[in-house]
Amino acid sequence: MPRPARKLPKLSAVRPAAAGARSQRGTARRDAILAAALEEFSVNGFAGTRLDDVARRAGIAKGTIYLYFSDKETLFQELLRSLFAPIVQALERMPPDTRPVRETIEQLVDLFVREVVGTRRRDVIRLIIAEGGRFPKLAEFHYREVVGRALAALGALMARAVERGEVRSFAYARYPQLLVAPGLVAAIWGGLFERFAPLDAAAMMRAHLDIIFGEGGAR
Amino acid sequence: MPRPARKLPKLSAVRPAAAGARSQRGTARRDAILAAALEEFSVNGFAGTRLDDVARRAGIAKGTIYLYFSDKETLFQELLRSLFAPIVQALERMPPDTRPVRETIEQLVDLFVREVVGTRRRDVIRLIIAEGGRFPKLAEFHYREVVGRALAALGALMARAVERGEVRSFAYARYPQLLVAPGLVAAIWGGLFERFAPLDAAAMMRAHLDIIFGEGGAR
Amino acid sequence: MPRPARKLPKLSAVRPAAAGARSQRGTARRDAILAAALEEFSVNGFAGTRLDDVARRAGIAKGTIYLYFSDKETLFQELLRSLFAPIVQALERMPPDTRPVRETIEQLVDLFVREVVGTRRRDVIRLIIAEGGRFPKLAEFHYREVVGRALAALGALMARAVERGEVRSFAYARYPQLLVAPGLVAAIWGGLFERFAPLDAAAMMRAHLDIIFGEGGAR
Amino acid sequence: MPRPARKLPKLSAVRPAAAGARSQRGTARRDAILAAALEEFSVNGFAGTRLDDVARRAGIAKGTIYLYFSDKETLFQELLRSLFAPIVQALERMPPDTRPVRETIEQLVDLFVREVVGTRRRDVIRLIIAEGGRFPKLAEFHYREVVGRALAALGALMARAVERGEVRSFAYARYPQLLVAPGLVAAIWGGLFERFAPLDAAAMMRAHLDIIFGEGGAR
DNA sequence: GATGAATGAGACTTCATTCAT
DNA sequence: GATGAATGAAGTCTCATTCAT
Repeated sequence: MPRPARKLPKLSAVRPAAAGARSQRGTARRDAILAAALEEFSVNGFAGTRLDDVARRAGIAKGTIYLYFSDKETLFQELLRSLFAPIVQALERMPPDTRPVRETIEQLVDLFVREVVGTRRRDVIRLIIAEGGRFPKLAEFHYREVVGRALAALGALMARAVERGEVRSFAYARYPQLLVAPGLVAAIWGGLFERFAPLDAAAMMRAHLDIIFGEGGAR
Repeated sequence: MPRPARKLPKLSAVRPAAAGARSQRGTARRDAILAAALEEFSVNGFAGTRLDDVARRAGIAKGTIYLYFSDKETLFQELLRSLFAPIVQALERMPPDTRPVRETIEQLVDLFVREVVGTRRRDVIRLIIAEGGRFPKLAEFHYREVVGRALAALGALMARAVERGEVRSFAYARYPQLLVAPGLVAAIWGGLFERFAPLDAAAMMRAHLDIIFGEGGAR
Repeated sequence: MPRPARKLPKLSAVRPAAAGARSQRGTARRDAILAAALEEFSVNGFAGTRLDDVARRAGIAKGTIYLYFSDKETLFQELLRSLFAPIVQALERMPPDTRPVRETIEQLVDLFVREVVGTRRRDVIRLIIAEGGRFPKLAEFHYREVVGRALAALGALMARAVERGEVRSFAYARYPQLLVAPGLVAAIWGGLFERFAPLDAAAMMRAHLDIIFGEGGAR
Repeated sequence: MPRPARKLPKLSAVRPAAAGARSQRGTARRDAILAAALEEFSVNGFAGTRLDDVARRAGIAKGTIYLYFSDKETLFQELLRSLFAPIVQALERMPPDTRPVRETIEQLVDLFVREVVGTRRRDVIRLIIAEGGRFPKLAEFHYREVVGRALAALGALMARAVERGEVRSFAYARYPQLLVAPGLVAAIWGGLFERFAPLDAAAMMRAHLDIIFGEGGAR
């Protein structure tokens, strides 16, 4: 029977509290631009996106973008930074806990499905994959700040799961990529094939967990 | 004990051997252009690639590209088609066999690691993911010709594995995505993070297989 | 003895005076581009004209043209439209009158010589002739809006002239082309042969009228 | 009652007897290229014509054109020269005769309608008009060799018609353009407006002659 | 701060011309 | 002589960026 899960913050709530000096209106503008940029970049990629379209979608004039971002590339980088900041913070805040590992993993999976796979945020993953070759800095930053840390944390978690007898195979501790791979597939699937072959990401992830921890889990 | 594995064709060998009409030299040129295009597109994406660079890399003049491909988009599509054709053919030729499922899967994994993850071909996967949003036709074609078929075949294979008692969980039969997810991660990892965090794809895939079929497999 | 002729508008004056929305400066730019385009197109034809040259002549940058016209062909069509609009309007406004037909015709001839043969506008006639084959739409539009109407009106006018006894031959009523043919020659001559064989268009047209109506006309 | 007209040569028969050295086959090739060039240039103009299309229409390879003409412009000039040569020769051969002027003029008109207005040759007139601005040399050559001479000859002819009492007005002698203007209109009309407004060129020219010489002419 | 007209570098594409076969 | 693959200059059009208002 599911115990009441500890609340995990909604990612969208974790917003870097307006850096002080910037005006209320200025921040709103900046956010509108970033939101529009996400829509455009995630559909058209970096090179394929026109700042004209970003501006139109944000409801402002083209020149205004340059009041907030020095150029297209900066806008792109800032967009990714703004989207990952909450994730990085959430990872850092994750307290060492003594609950069953499955419970923790299930919460993370749940968070991922709700806040990434089910939203426009999943497109960022495609963006990273798409533009990583063109912006090696971007790939490196992303690895050091997000992927590397997350995998390390998950590896440690799975090692504990083995210790605790929750999981038999040590493979997940050694290759935490095996743990997150289905999540990646779910995120990519959403943007690419959803139209002609819907995929129930939540169900697939549950099946994945059942394989890892054995049937009949925490829920 | 590993039986001698039946030979699987090297993908790169499955090339439509100058389909008759085209001259020897013409085919070579065409292939040189496609090779250069793969390099450029996979790093810079569709919009970010300059045909000038493709031409330079292929060692020809800009205009020559247009003798073989009517425009940039056609070149892009033909590139993907040429890279997938062998895979589709290999899938279609896969004979129904009665060997242990693990053996078949291991051969497929081996093929994938050698011929996709270990070569520039892996970048095509990134290309599909990156450009699928902009070329819905591309995504659909790719799904119908490759992904859909492959997943269906794998699903059937895993269902048989359950029947035969080789695998306990039915999850892989229902969500064959779980089976290929690590392969996808390996392919993406190669292009993005290999430089600062090498990943032994073959070892990871072996670990994956061990999880599926239990320790101590065919090798 | 010549009666005081009713005033006919100068064609160049019949300009749709900034149709409301467009800014003062914007209209000026647009007109400058059209003027430059006339110069270039009439010398080099459609295919032979470089937008670069149009821009240079208009004193603007290449890209600016595209703020006012979506492409080269549109610029070309708009140019012709802008030059014919006043003529079509003048034709439509021509009031039914009861004056001697010769007087009316003389005014029209005068208008034509002054406002077409004597200006850059004559080149448009050469343009239509030159490019009509490549732009069938253009030829058709021109026929329906200008040539067809004008010839019909002139035919009716000459029929009245026969009724009134001003003209003996009915040929001009049946083939109004015979009436305008010298005007066409004058317009073409201007652009082609003027340099080495000047032609006094006005005098030739007077001689033409004398043939039609007999010597000693209204002037 | 019409007297038996003296035979006038068909223009197409007046071909500069193969300049000696050139092979039979070579001349045929050259002529095929010129014929194809006429079709293409007259529809698309000089700049708008692709030598590729000329070659295809002539049934030869692109490079072959360069065996017969040093470049595109030379081909164009040679084309016009080849088309006008017979006309110039016909004009030069025109013997001073003592027949009624009307008879001579009627034969010329007939020749013009049959051999120019009714054939692809009429497009050459449009070509001259179209490209005269871009090739001032062309316009000058055309004036000196064809137009100037023809008009001079016609002027003299009409002067004699006045002397002989065949024509009252001296206008045609002074402005022979008035004589040929309807012919020009007929030629242009054919290429431009024929589709939506057919014009009986022969009938119009007869009406024109009736105006000049009075009703009831030689035929 | 905000605008959007203007710029011009740079991309895709065409096509006259060359030249090895 | 004939071919047609190859070239690369040049043209059309786009779009990131600037700047006067």
